[in-house]
Amino acid sequence: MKKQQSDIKRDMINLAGMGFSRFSLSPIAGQIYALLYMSDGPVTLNDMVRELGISKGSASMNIRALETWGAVRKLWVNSDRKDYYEANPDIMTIALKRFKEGMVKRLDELAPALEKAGDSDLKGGAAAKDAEFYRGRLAEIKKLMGGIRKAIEIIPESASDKKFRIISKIISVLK
Amino acid sequence: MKKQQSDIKRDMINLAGMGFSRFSLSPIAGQIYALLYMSDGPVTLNDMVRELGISKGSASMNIRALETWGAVRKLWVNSDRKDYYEANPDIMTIALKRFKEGMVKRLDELAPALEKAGDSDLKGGAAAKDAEFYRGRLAEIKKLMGGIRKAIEIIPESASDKKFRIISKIISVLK
DNA sequence: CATATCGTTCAACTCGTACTGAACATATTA
DNA sequence: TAATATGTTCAGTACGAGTTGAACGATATG
Repeated sequence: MKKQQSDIKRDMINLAGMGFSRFSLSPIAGQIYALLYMSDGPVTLNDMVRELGISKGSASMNIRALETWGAVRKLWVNSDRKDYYEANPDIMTIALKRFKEGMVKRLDELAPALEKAGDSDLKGGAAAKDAEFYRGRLAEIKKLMGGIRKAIEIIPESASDKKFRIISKIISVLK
Repeated sequence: MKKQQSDIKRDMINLAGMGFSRFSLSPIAGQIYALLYMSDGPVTLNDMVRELGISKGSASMNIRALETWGAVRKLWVNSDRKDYYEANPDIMTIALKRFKEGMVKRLDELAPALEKAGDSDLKGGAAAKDAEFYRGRLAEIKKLMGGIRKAIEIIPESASDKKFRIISKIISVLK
């Protein structure tokens, strides 16, 4: 009997929190985003604290993370001192951008270590047989990394990107 | 001066450990896989313990995880009681399969909660205006989930899959 | 049968990440 | 100027995931 319209909102907030944590992201960021996404108007930091039962510090840090991802926007309402936020409803673009950036960042972090492994090859202090095997494996890995990097670069950064539409079309055909 | 052939191997092991942890996977699993990948013959559990300086428990648990991923194979050497392992060198197939399975699993976990959110909509205890807004947002999310699910299904499960070659070709053209 | 070897299991511990709560700086209001 | 309101920062803490180490069962070996 207590169940009312706020059920959907609350369900979505729980879903987002769950979903975010499933993807190794802060569940609170997910809850905040869902709260804004399910609110038909600007939301303040204190609204988040009250409605989600989280600390002000957490709200502040997570909302700024969402802001840097382009998932939420800050609004100017009247000339209120409060910060008002609204959700960027284009989830697909947000997700694509974040996925792509995350992959590129991780690959870039690994690249130097891979180069270094390649360098130590030159000394060839090992038995010639082993050295050859190592070189082969190393070459395989480098080729693989190159391929992955190219594939990542193809990922469109937005759902309105021309690439996105082409790929969507291809997918619907392949299916 | 201490640096020798084993440098490449050790560098690769460190790289894999780093790489795995960057992708929220057990770094030890990465190290073990790299050890096998850089070994031109069967490797035992104790080899892993000795060469990587890890506990037997960890070696046992991680090698079985790698086995279930299809990243590693168990061998029968003579009729030795020891378990011998070798790496499946087809990293692309392993990664594709795991990525795809991981995505499907996570989506499946979220689906019931999404359905539940949809159900509570029926009550419509809220102001009609709000209810309409909620319904719209909910519909967007469901559409999004459907699209993502389809995209995931397109991912080939192996590098020798026909789909993989088609998509590779497409990528090289799009670039 | 005693001893050694091998792999598994699981409770305790470690470590990193994320959240909290209070102190703080800044800006508004009376 | 005092009192209130707002958002940030950061040290402390809680929590979860991964690792360890010891105990164990099972299987060989002497």
